[in-house]
Amino acid sequence: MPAATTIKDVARRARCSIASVSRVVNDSGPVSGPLRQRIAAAVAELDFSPSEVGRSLALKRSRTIGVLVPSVTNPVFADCLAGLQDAARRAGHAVLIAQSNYEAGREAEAIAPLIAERPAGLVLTVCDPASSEARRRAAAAGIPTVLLFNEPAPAVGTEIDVEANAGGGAVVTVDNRGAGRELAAAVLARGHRRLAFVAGRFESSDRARARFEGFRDALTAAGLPVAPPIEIDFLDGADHIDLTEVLARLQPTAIVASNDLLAIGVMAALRRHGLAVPQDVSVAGFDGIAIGRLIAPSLATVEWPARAMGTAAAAMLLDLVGPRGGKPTAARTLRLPHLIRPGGTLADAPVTSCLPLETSP
Amino acid sequence: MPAATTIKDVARRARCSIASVSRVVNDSGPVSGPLRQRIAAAVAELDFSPSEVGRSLALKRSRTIGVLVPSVTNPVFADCLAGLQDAARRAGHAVLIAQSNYEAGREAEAIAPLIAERPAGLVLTVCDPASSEARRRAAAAGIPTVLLFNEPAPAVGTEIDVEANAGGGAVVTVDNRGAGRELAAAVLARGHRRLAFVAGRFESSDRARARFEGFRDALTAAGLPVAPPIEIDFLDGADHIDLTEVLARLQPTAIVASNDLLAIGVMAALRRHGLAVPQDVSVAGFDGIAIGRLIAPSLATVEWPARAMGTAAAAMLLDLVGPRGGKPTAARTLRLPHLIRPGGTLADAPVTSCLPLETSP
DNA sequence: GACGTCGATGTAAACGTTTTCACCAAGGTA
DNA sequence: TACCTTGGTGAAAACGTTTACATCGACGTC
Repeated sequence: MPAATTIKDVARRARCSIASVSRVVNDSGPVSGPLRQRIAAAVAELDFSPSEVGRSLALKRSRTIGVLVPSVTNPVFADCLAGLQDAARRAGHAVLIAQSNYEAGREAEAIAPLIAERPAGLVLTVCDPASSEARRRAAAAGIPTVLLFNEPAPAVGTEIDVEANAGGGAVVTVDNRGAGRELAAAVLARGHRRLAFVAGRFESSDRARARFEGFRDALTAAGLPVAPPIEIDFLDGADHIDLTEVLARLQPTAIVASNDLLAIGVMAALRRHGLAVPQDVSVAGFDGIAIGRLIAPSLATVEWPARAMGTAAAAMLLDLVGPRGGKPTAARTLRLPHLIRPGGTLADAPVTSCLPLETSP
Repeated sequence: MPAATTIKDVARRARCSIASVSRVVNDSGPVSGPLRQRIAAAVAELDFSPSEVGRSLALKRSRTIGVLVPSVTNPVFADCLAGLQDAARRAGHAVLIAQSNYEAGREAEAIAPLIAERPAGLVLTVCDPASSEARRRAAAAGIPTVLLFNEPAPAVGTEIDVEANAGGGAVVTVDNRGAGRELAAAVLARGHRRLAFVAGRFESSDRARARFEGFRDALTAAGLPVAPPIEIDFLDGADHIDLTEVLARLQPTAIVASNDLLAIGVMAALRRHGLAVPQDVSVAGFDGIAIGRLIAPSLATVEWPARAMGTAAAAMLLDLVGPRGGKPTAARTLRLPHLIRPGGTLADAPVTSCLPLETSP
């Protein structure tokens, strides 16, 4: 293999010291016209591009951002990642990825390789920010961290961590609980009175929990009983959701799922029971993934700007890191707005199925 | 920030040289029992984990794999990426990502940050392997490369590149053209005679081109005319596909799309025209994305093991790199099998709509 | 004419590892 | 006894950068 050309090769070719080459490449410090030209020519001829690893070592900081998501196969995280990667690239940073597979126990080992690369910062979506070992490790290593989609939580650990986690608890997220309330309210507004909630496992997602809490708020406010949520494996659970029991017991006229992927899985499950969406049962989800728009009936959901959230997370992290170690300028908590997206899966409650239920006086 | 602990800190604490620490950490070279214990203790107490950037510099090779895909928002690439990341992690490697947004012109700049990190190798899905500037750059930098999903193509460039691109043209892919043939044959078998093909732009995807060629093969073999394909922007084109013209001109009873995302977009477009799938028009795609199973009607498609392809690409790359620079042992071209997945979107051709067509004698 | 300033350049240290080499002691063989 | 091995250890070089510092000449000012 033709060993990559180094700054020394360029210096030799331009008949100067490596310091001058560095000055030209980074445009730091003064270099005379003629020498600058010779160096530029040498760089071009040798196709020199400086080694980030050498640079990282010298600078004690790399131009790399580490990202941990539950899984890149959930479109909402893929969107985030796409936005984040794009923003990072524009800022001259590379992106390292890791996945926890929605298991809190795997988070720490998942980000170990990221931390070993001494990244400029980390963007994490963890199962539970309050107890996240991964978050603690990042703080202990002194790596600035932005939480994505998680609920804001107090800075981890003790004194050293507070200092380490510059900006203590930076986060780009949405109002999960509020969205849950609004979505449930929208469902209630259509006359539904028996609602079920299908969620990814709460221990895997504070988002799912917060959305359910919002859902519960709305039902409680309407004076309705709240059935316990049905918890499903996030990773492949959507493929074969079993609604037999809840359909028999609760006979819901509407089912809210904690994300769109699960909502689509719920629709498939209902179909297996011979139930039509939305004629027999309405369905709604969270995330606003693109596919939800294209399917029939289109998916009623809560839409948030996933891609922009990735972009924002990158921006916040880079601000946190600071161009010159300066103090961060922007806010440390960003809650992006959401929007109830109406869809064909949400319709008025069927009149008939209200009958067998005990009616309120 | 508490500066990360280094090998020197450990050495000081264990009262020995950094060489011995390195020997213990990497289990290279002999260390006496007592000293080994002291060092292990110091490592544990200081929570030392070696800096990959220091290591990379010394070794002149990093434990990082760079991946370029058109976009992580296409589930088939997300699946690949998930598998690849998982395999890489198990092998102690980190994964850097880049996206070309399906634009050949962006590939080179997209992988520049990856190359700058001096990765152990690259996994690329490019628009056109034969003319890919990104591939040429990687070869010029002497970085082993595996193509993913692309058609195998001759090694790029001239002599030096052949040497550089160890294993000249390693590739993990599928039989795109064969799959196109088989899928078209399956559609023809249902009695369809007027077929349209909706593709991502050919200049963005040799896969789309190969699949169309297979489609054409089958139609030609059946003595049918082949209409020119309808080319769509990959990135957001699926959201608003315009079929007005092709529906008016060709009046197809079946539409094949070059991937599942587009196929789902085609279904939405047909619906806007008031056409029912599959009663009026059948639809089929390629990739076998998970969502295709859950929607109604379920999507007929060609399924390949996307996740396993990512895993395989990682394995092949690591083999190419070699644990100790040894010669690669495994095959350099891997074509994984595919499977026609029947689905509700593909049904018999409607009898009525055969009438207005000129029938073959 | 002495002195300071400033621009242009080079030298060398530092960053955190791995690894080669040298050294030393202990033990075996001739 | 003289000699080689062999296990254990440390010193130091190397990897590719950045940057603090030193040097030197030219120029301006008093």
